[in-house]
Amino acid sequence: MTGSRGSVTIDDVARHVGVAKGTVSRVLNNYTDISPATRERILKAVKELGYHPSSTARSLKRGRQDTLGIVVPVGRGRGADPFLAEFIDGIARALDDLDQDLLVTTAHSSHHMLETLERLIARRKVDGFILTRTEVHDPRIEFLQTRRFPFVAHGRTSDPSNYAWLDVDNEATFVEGVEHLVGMGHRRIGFIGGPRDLNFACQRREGYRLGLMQAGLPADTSLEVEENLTEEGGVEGARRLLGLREPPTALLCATDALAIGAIRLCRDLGLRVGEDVTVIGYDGLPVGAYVDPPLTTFSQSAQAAGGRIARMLIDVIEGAKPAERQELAKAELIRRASDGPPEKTPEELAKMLRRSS
Amino acid sequence: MTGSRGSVTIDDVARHVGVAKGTVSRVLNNYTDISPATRERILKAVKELGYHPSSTARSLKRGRQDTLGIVVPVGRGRGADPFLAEFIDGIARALDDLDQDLLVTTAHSSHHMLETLERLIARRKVDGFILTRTEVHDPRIEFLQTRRFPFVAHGRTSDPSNYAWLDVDNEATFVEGVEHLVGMGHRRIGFIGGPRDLNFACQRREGYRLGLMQAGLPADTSLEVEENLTEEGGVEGARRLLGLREPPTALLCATDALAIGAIRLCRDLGLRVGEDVTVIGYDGLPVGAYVDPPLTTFSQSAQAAGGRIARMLIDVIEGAKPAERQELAKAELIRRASDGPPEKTPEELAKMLRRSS
DNA sequence: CCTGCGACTTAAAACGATTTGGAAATTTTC
DNA sequence: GAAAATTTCCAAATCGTTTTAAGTCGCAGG
Repeated sequence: MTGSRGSVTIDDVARHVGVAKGTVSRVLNNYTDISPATRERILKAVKELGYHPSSTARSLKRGRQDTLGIVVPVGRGRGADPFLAEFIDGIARALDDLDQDLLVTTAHSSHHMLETLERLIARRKVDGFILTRTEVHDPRIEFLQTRRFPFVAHGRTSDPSNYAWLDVDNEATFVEGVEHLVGMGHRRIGFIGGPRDLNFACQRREGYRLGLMQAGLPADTSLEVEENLTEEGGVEGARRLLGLREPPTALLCATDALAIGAIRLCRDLGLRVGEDVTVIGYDGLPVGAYVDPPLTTFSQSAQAAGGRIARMLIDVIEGAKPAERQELAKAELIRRASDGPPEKTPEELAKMLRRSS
Repeated sequence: MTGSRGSVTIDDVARHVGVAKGTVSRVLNNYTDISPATRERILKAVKELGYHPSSTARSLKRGRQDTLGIVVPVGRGRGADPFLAEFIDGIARALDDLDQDLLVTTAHSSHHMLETLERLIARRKVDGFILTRTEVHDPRIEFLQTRRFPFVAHGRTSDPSNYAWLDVDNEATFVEGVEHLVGMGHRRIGFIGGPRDLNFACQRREGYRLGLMQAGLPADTSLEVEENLTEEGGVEGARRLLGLREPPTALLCATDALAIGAIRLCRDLGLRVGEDVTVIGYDGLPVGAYVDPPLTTFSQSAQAAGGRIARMLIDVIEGAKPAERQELAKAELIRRASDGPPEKTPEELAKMLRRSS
């Protein structure tokens, strides 16, 4: 009744029904050339015997593993990345519907990373890879491209034309950021951005400008500052913007680090963040939840991204052109407590600041 | 030179050298009955052609996948558990040395969990499972035991006699926690625990009680509260304990999440954590280092646990008796800044709290 | 000169599925 | 009512390994 290893095989089913095993296979794979009668008989036997095809045997014959791979970079002793944890969760959930599985491995160096990719390809354990933390020049992408092995990257490199990727739409997100602020009543909105040679920094600034335009607000380049993407940069940027004769009531920051610095400066100046002045960041860093007040920020739902990217990869594995699988996802606003309607006009704010200094 | 699917097969190697493929296989599997001469020739060809055995074909024949499975429970929309992330990291690192891989799946309900285990077993995708978040009565354990499928649990059930597990010595650790607090001078120590159906929560409570007893302090059940293992739970638990007529000067928490919530509440109430009141957690979450003040906690190095449990599972898969693979690991105190000698008596603390509210 | 014994190798049989090329049986077509 | 077309199923080949049973070959022993 069962195979030599204890589990039910397709031969057991075939013998039980009295047909060739090929016929059983055809029924299970929904071929149309089987009569309804035998089809029923076979299906019944399958259920009775509790037969499940061995994915190993199936893979061997079909050349597909129904398994995706992800190699997560792990830093020196540093704790695991919570973004990745959610990302993997998203992938796993999506794969559950698609009857695929996820192989997770870690790599502690760039060299080890390539080695691991190589091993998994050579051993034929996975059909494709999901790449995380894409770098501007990413050796993994080059490697997989020359191997012609399917993959989808999360994030773009400097030349994103020729492979599949999923990234956040910086511009659209910052347009939305401005909309959100305008919707709460802000009319004078400052922007603390980053160095121009960073691609995403430019995109975020463009989004800010476009948002202002769409809201019918005047463009005022004195409301834009560029700083290093650190807390100190945030402090400096906020200092400059709040020092204006007519200071902004809201500070839209290109990253959470900047926003956290900005919050620190505001508090040092005696302003109540979220009331006197609004600060919004971008990244969804966990630490943002612990600053005072907790930071309102944009975050790219790691879970949704994981699910989406899994589907994209399966498309690519099944033959879709990688260059045609490139998607921009919108980040969503996580409202915590650092934003609110403006309680003061810019003039009142300026007066208040003058008094405190 | 290559097989029909583009990759080098054992046949290619055999033909290239001019031997039977069985011989190649024997060389690669370190059989001793091959002459050094041919052995060398084959090894050379393997390297030249870049041959790697197909794990699929190998699995089919040998009946082993060289793949371990872990099904992580994911709560309703809740973010991913950072402990698990590190745990998985630890597993992956260990497996890298052992030439095995890890299949990660998620399950959003108890039913889905069993279904997923069943699927992975039936499809023969993994050789064994690592179980996390073991419950007092855990259906997974019963399920896998009747299936006679190898697994190792992280954490024990109420009857831990008959299967393999790795656990922290919760009780001993919390005894030590109380000792530490008493040593600093605390006499009134509160405990924020978790739901009773979680085994570890019970053990930690027992440790707390035992610690009090050994220190000669009175047992006072009004100093024990049970909350959900979330930050909100910590806030609520701390609120209840500090609201007592004679509040505790130290809060021993069953998890870091609880402790972080407790710290937040203390700060909101205007207390200086580590001076006015002491808070100690348990888990060693990395995020604990970033809260204000940095959290003193017990840590069971999730990474080490993952590595250890992976090795144990492989032992079991290879035939070790599960009941002989049971290990207790002790967690160690990581002192940061949320603990200190009591600066106030419970009475002073109560007065201070009354004034602030 | 045969026999037997190590020391090596090989050919062939698994492992458990899918797929291919037919072959019966049945139905349609003229 | 014979030829052609359809439907339905089967046997065998195949995927890339490992393992088993069976040879070779040279050499020592009788």
